[in-house]
Amino acid sequence: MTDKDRPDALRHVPNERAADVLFECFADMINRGVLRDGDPLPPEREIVQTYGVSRTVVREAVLALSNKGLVEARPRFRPVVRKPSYDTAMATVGNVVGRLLQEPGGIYNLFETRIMIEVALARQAAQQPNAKGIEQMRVALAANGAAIEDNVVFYQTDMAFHSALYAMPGNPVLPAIYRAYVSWLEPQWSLMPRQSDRNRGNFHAHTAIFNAIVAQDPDVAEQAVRTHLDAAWQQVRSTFKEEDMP
Amino acid sequence: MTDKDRPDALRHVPNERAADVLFECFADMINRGVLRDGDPLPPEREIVQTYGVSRTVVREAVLALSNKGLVEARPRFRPVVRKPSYDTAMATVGNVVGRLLQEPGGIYNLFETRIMIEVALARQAAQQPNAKGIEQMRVALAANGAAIEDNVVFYQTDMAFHSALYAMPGNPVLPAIYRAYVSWLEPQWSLMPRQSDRNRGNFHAHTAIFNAIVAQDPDVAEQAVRTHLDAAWQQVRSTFKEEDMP
DNA sequence: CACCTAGTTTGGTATGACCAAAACAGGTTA
DNA sequence: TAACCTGTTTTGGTCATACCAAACTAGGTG
Repeated sequence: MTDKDRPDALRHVPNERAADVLFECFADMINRGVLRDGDPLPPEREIVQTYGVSRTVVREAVLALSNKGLVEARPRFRPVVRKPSYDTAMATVGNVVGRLLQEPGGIYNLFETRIMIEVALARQAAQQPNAKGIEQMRVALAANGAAIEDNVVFYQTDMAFHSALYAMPGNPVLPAIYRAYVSWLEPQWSLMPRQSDRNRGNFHAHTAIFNAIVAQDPDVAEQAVRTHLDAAWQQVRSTFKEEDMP
Repeated sequence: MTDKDRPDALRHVPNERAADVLFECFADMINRGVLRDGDPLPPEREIVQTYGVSRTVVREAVLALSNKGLVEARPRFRPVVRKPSYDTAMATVGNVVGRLLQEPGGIYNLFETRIMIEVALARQAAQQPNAKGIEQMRVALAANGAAIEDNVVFYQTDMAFHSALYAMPGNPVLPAIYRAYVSWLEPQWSLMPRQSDRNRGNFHAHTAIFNAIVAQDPDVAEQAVRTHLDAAWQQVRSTFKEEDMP
């Protein structure tokens, strides 16, 4: 296979790995919609023919696509295109973040940013009330209150309530951030014993947050969020006897 | 090469790719400090001998390490270990985020989260003043004021001032977030024409933020940040005639 | 129509080879 | 001694081929 036989995209690219060029090629196709979400990638041997590169290069390019979350590759299955979203962006860092959380204080560093963001969200929700968003919080809160006795359902509705807070501004980045928080902190949270009295306390905290937002009082909303999340942190901390509190 | 000859780590791992196992192996070594920051990875052919796998597998594992930012691999150089940090985490998402920013409204979605965070930081700085942090802001502000006539230096000191805000809480996640913002939004900002009158306005905005923090007035600090960043967004918007404002 | 089966496709791995650039080791020269 | 040149070795990047096991497919069978 000589250089002349190749498609333009892979010709004369000095000091750049062929696999990287091929990666960019497919990334662009995914980005421009030529390859749509859910489509399978062509078979490796077909890509070899099309682009005039070895299977080694194809595999490295596909692996890079997979590592960056642009395709989803299960062993022995054709890779499936996943249109990039803020969720996939968060997922790609999951590995690194997971290791950072193991360092002393790592978990609290992350949780502190969550407190900061949820405080900001609550203040903003109180200052710029949004009928649809408040309604979503209302139903989430009601479902949360109805599930106090059921630890599993309470956990789900708890997340749904917080999720409604992140959805308030209508910015797609924020819900993705929340889902990332949940997936990263979930290993700690899920091991924490759930009890209906704790559920009751958390529900009351949610109610206080919601009421402050409805009352359009950002200061009270901020304090309610801080109280709630600080308490949640204390629960986690007491469960694991971690010594990495600030 | 039979299964018996291999190290335990790579034996009997059903339905899991050998490359993934090898990746985890090296990721753990980096995480536990066996491979320290700056160390070069062993040569591929040596890894082949040590772990009893083919070079294909080794290359895929190294590529995965590279894609996740655990090692830095330049063409024809030995990969160098990079201890995972929140910065590398941000860098790995850079590719995906870059594509998301090209979508309509993408840039503002990201910038809105920056406004939200800097508002929260300013409020927190005003509420929980920190002598060392305030001193750092003071020197950053002074340097900023001295550079009004020099667009290049003003840009640098501008970033240093905001960076000081992110450094205030002492949480290593926050400065990494700021650096990520800068690197992602830099393509837009750097093309924007810099003028000394704009510099003067920005410096006054920085001064207002700083004074409000020193005065321990979170509401004024919040408003100062909003005014500053909204103005900055208007500058960007007018420069590029983007139609994706909220 | 459901179910089983044999052949085909396809991703995962192993092996060996070659190239170009980097790293290295000597020897040469100023 | 130190700087420079040079040939060898090392090492990552690429190619080609082969084999395996699981997934897929087509065809036949009940």
